[in-house]
Amino acid sequence: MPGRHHWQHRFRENVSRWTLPREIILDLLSRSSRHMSAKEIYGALYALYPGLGLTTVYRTLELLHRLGFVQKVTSGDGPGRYELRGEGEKDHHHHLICTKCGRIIDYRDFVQEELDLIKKTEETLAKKHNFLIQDHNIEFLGLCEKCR
Amino acid sequence: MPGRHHWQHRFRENVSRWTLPREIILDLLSRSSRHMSAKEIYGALYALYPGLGLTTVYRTLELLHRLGFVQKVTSGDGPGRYELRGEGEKDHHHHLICTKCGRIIDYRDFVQEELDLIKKTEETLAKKHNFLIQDHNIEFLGLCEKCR
DNA sequence: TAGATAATGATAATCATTTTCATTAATAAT
DNA sequence: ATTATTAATGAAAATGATTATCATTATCTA
Ligand SMILES: [Mn+2]
Ligand SMILES: [Mn+2]
Ligand SMILES: [Zn+2]
Ligand SMILES: [Zn+2]
Repeated sequence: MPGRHHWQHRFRENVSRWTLPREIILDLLSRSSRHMSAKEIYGALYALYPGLGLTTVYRTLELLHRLGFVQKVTSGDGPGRYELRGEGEKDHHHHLICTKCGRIIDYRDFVQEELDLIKKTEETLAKKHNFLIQDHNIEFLGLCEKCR
Repeated sequence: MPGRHHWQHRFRENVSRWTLPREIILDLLSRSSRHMSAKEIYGALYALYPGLGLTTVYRTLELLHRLGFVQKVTSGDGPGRYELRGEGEKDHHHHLICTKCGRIIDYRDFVQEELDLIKKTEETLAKKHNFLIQDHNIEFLGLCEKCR
């Protein structure tokens, strides 16, 4: 869990200014293990920083996503959800999504096998379709413990 | 590509009535190889059947999805897109999604290896999280030929 | 053929996200 | 430090996709 200075540095590298909204949003995301929507983030920070605007939350999340700091999960319907993306491959994971209540569960099983297959597939597809692959998602849909 | 009677029969099984909107939407989907949004479907059918309502298109797609006849693709932003799901495993495929123009490309490479891994993962996860897995998605995100 | 009710379609409502634009604040230059 | 430059912010309105409402219509059952 990198601290302020780490982020501050990475922001400067990207010609982006280090601002209070950005700091508190990153701070919240690094303290939370959940997958939060823009409105949830806004709500959680509003008490601490009532001046914050929902628009800024959206803009900040989009920036963080563009810079690769944050992963966006779009589970069918409902708002987009965001989580910090860890540095190395240790954090690589995918999701189980409950189609009834929207719960999102992280899983990290068979990551190595997955990455092997993904890599092979990526290479083949990139060549075959002249497509520049930047990321991949895997998700399992179904009913969680409570909803089944 | 199953015909009217096939669908009609499967609808009856599900206590759903066989109506004109349902017939023409299924017919369109089975003639199109694309991934169409509700509005695109509405637009394509409007000439033929001007009485059709966009609401009905949404409702029909949701029903088809719920019955498992149709697959929904939610590529980050933009409207949901729908495609008929083939009967057997011959049709099993996943997607390459261009994050710039939204283009969706089907791929069917390494399906067997994928299914092996998916199956193993599914079993493990279902047990570990007491989760009822009903479906899975794999998608590669990046830039298509035109957009890279 | 008639009755029961599922399905439809117009409209309004909702929800998530984006755009606009005047104001503020962060950084660079002095 | 002070100032100038311009990115970032936040309020408000706009947009886009989807869903809810409800009176009307069509399908299917008896
Ligand atoms: Mn996660
Ligand atoms: Mn497809
Ligand atoms: Zn659930
Ligand atoms: Zn493209």
